[in-house]
Amino acid sequence: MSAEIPKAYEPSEVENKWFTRWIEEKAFHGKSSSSKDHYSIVIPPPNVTGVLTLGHVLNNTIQDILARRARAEGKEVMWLPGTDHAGIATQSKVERHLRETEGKTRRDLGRDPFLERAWEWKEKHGGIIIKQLKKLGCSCDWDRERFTMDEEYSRQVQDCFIHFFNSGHIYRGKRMVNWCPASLTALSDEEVIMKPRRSKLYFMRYEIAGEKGEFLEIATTRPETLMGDTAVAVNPGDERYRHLIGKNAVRPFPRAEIPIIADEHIDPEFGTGVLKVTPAHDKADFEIGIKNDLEIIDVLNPDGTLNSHAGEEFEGMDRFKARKRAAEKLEEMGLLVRVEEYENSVGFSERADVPVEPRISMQWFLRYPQVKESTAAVADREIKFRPERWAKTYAHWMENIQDWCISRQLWWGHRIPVWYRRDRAEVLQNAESLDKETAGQDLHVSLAPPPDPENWVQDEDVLDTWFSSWLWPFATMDEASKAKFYPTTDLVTGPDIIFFWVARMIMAGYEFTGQKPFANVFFTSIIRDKEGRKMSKSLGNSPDPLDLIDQYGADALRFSIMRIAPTGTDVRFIENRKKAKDSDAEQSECPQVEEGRNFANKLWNACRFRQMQGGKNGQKTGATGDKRDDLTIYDIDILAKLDALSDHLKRAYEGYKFQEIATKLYDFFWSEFCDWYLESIKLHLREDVDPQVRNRTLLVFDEVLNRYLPLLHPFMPHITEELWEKLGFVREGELLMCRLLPGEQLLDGMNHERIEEAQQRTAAVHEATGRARHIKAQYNLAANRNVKFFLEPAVDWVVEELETLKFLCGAGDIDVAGGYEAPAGTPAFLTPLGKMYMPLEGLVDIKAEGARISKEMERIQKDMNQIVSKLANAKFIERAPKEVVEETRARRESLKANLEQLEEMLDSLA
RNA sequence: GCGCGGGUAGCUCAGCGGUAGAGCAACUGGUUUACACCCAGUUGGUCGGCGGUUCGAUCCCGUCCCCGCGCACCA
Repeated sequence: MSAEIPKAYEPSEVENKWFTRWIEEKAFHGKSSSSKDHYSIVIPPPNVTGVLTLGHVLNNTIQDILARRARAEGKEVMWLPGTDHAGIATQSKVERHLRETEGKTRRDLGRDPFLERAWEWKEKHGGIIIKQLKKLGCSCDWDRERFTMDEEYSRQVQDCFIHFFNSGHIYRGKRMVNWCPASLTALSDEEVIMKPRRSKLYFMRYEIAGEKGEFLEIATTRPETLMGDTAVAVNPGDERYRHLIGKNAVRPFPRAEIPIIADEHIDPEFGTGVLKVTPAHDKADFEIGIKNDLEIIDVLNPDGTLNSHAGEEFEGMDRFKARKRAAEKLEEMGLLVRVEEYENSVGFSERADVPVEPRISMQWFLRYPQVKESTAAVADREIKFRPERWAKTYAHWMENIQDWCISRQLWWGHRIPVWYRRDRAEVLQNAESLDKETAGQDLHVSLAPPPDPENWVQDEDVLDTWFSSWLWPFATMDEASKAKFYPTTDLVTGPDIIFFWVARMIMAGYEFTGQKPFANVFFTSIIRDKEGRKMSKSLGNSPDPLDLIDQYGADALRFSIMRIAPTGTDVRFIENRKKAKDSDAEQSECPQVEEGRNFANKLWNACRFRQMQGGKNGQKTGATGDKRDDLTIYDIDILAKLDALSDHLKRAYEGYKFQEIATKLYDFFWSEFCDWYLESIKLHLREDVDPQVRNRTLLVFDEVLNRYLPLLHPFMPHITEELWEKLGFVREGELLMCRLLPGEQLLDGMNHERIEEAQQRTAAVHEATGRARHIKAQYNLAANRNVKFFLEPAVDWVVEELETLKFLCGAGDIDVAGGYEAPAGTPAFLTPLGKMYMPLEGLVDIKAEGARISKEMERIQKDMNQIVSKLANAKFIERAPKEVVEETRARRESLKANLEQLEEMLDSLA
């Protein structure tokens, strides 16, 4: 037992040490052969290119807490980690790298050499986030780490495509899709973020063909697409324009006559009530085009520049430049009427953050499977969403579900396992619609290439990354694992990917396994900055969690995040940046994380205090056994509170109330145990105390730590493991993290009245202590430990607790002999133990004491007034529950007694 | 426009029918046989506004205002 334990807890070494130990002991491994009940989670796979954010910290801490708690409850736990290949993000990174280092594009290299580079890049830079998760202490089964482009996983992704092609769910067709001009690929609807933009509404006029000087006024936000106009449309019921329907309007450039048509879709109230119809560049226009058999003129290149259909002047011009130029040109032609400021929503590419283009293109689509079953599963709570309200969001999406565009014009990803017969390829690839039915023998859809590859061409596209991650809960597991751990127990994720991922996993689960993929989905909060903005790389408002771990420790960060993260709403993370003293480097201060660090330090020091007491501790915890009769009221009180804590945590875990658990753990240890219990036993730990008393006290001390550390472990795994060992609780080769929570409570079997009495007495002593400390502070004697008090006991048991009370109050003496004649003006106060005086030799200030008592009376009188009026209300007496009325009466009596005594005290001053 | 959250102490958050809470910040005091990453004490709240239900409302209901999010529309 050495006293040289450092005063301040130093987390970094401890954390590294224990993580290594856990790995060595294979403590994170989930055995498929186990006979225990299973508990399993699959990690929401972060991007292989990703780095840890506070969102990941929150999400993964929750998963780790669940996993560690489940182990302590005796479950066979398997938490499966991994990453996804993040098609667009990764490919862009590799392309940029290629451009910057070699000045080449991926096309310069060609498909296979480029993919080699991408794999090299992945091997070198991928998986940073995995190392970071380990720093956090995540108890994933690291041997099972998966990647969505692992060979076996890829096979299943392609199998999935083939399966749905054969079942008729997958088809290829020419459709209006969301096109990202930066990434040069189609996107799904979910990958488009609508953002409000301040733009302009251009009012322009098209001349009526054959009626010189007659114009039709049209409002548009996108003049740059007018070269693709193939009609002008009005509402058939719109009197203003009815006479024009059937005539032609003149598109100014390239000059052409286009029909004026009628369509219900046009809102006469909006703009001028006239719509220019550009079927190639707007979804609604496209539909009008189909209905009216309009020509489709695509004026844009894939990269967002204009093409030759736009005319020589515009060819090659960027779409935004072209917008300005088109407006200028209209103006020059005298066709621009006016321009208004206008706010509308513009779709942005989620990944590249540029406006997407609605574009007609040939893509693969999936008609979602198992929609009915999946909708019902959540509605019937077969799969439980927490907080439950997300079920509504899910239901809404499921009810309005649209076919999923699953092909991406990328190279990095799962290549679509479709080959076109070479001599028919062009026809097939340009077919309006292509599926199992229509393809016949002209398509080869299979895992293996056709036996005569020279006669076939493979589809160039890859599949959407989400088309691979929706298989994650089962495609990551081998048969034995699936048998043991599937369906998984919990899924922990952000509500922002409820459609991207959660909904799709449910559908895939039912389709491929016939079962739900998970029983519970816990949606975390979203972490924002001080101003309430989402954390983002471009804003630079996200502190690096690794810095925070260095500065405060992983346990501190975990605990702090759990303390501030409410269920189901957003949370603000405070970071104050300061210039460091000696350098220009910025240091950040995170008061919320300081709380966690302080708590770790408090824990550390309480255990350090225990060690400094010496004596044997360790396995033996028997304070509540044969030594029960000797327990003090404080012992019983703290053990009862610890029992209550265990109970409370159990319930809170069932409700996934992590913030509440953290708060309870904190309050118990800091307030109840350190502030009160440890203070009240210090006098029993003195060298001169009866060794039996001292020993018994230490046993209770140990008992509390022995019970508490495992409860705290899921939140602060490293420090608890360290202290568990330091305190000698550990059996040879055993880890705290593998220990089961005891089934019995500490005070099981103890007489109930005895427990209650102890708790009441303890509370009374605490209250008296508080009042005595308050008086001392009022008279600036807080630090003085020689103050003498007189007590007129109101209860007979006071004598037994006098020593403790003295210690807690910081009193030199508490005289209960009686017969004390307080000089006028002696500060006096009421406690549950009786009236107390604090004589002030020669320092009596009658006025001050009078004021103090008056203030106290005022406060009590206010309460009293409320209670009196309540009790005067006949309806209250009649209708309120009996206990409440009783309680109120009792309260009135006690307040009344207090007031009377205070009155007396005030009188005696006069 | 529809839907979902949230508005409680200066800040971050608890509480959600029966005497308004914590941490941080502020203020006063402190070389207490663990801890200054600490201890003791104090200040600070018409619980967003207005109605209603109730013996009683921060809590339930209605309505309005503000903030955030999702979906739809946007020529």
